Amino acid sequence: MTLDLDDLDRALLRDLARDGTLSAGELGRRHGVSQPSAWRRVRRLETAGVLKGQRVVVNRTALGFGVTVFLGIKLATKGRVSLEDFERAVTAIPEVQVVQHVLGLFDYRLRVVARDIADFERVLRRRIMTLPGVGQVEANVLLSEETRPGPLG
Amino acid sequence: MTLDLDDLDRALLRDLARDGTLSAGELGRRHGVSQPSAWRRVRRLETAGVLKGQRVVVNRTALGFGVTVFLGIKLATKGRVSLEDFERAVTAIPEVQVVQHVLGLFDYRLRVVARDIADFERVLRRRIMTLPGVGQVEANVLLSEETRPGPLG
DNA sequence: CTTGAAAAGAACTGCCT
DNA sequence: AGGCAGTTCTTTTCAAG
Repeated sequence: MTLDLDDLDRALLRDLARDGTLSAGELGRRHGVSQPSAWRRVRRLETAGVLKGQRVVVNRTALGFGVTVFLGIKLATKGRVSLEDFERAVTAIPEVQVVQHVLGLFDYRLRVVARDIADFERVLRRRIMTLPGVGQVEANVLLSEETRPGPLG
Repeated sequence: MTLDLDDLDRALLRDLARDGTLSAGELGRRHGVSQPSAWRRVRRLETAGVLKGQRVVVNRTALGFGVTVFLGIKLATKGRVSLEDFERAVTAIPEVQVVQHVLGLFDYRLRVVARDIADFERVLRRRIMTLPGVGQVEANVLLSEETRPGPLG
């Protein structure tokens, strides 16, 4: 269960987290190992389940969705059934990008994108507030965001 | 500024958002267009700034980081200087994966990963609570997470 | 828009140290 | 574990219809 990574594995992960298109040859060149060596390490990370595929980064602003809002939602009624009802309903809203089931002051956290504030109000009133079992709602509007590699072992 | 995408562009974006390794040939096969056609569309999306690179998905649990916590942080003193001080200090914490500057009840939202709850307590006490200007802190522990394609135009 | 082909590069395999 | 040499596959680009 415990896969131990050395410094080179962590360096490869860090590079791939920044740019997933990097080839094994380029990775090897950067860190002074051969292409097959870098390739074998990447494949080992894949088979070990550390690397779970790749995603393209979509610039939502370029698509006209300039507003991102984080919502904390507390359910009014928290039975097992209502959790599933809520999740089914919330995943059907196109503007909801991320659904996080959390523990704490709120039960769910949502990442919602909209064209502008007026559009967000529409989503909030007609989609979010009408969700089954929804109670208290808290909102934070995104101003800027920075993603970092995070700890790698 | 307004780039109009047709249904095919949106379909390609949706596929690539799920798996960034899909080749132009495979994309074309799925949607009934030729490989060069699909390839040109993808490149057009790239040059238009809609596609901003690729990132590998790193399974933190496989690396021994089983705990993810979302923190809402309200600053005690909100001058221009303290925002920059806070951001510089918070981006230096390895366990902080995402830093979001937000508007609302909180000033910042952080995504923090840790090995376990004990490890998270260490990060919270020794790293987060000692950040310059930090005031009220709210925490939500992640139970599960689902990412959806989101609206594409 | 298509097909076909060619050039470049990346992925993968054995074998060797 | 890592490197070298080689094969196979895909991507990428171009020519031409």
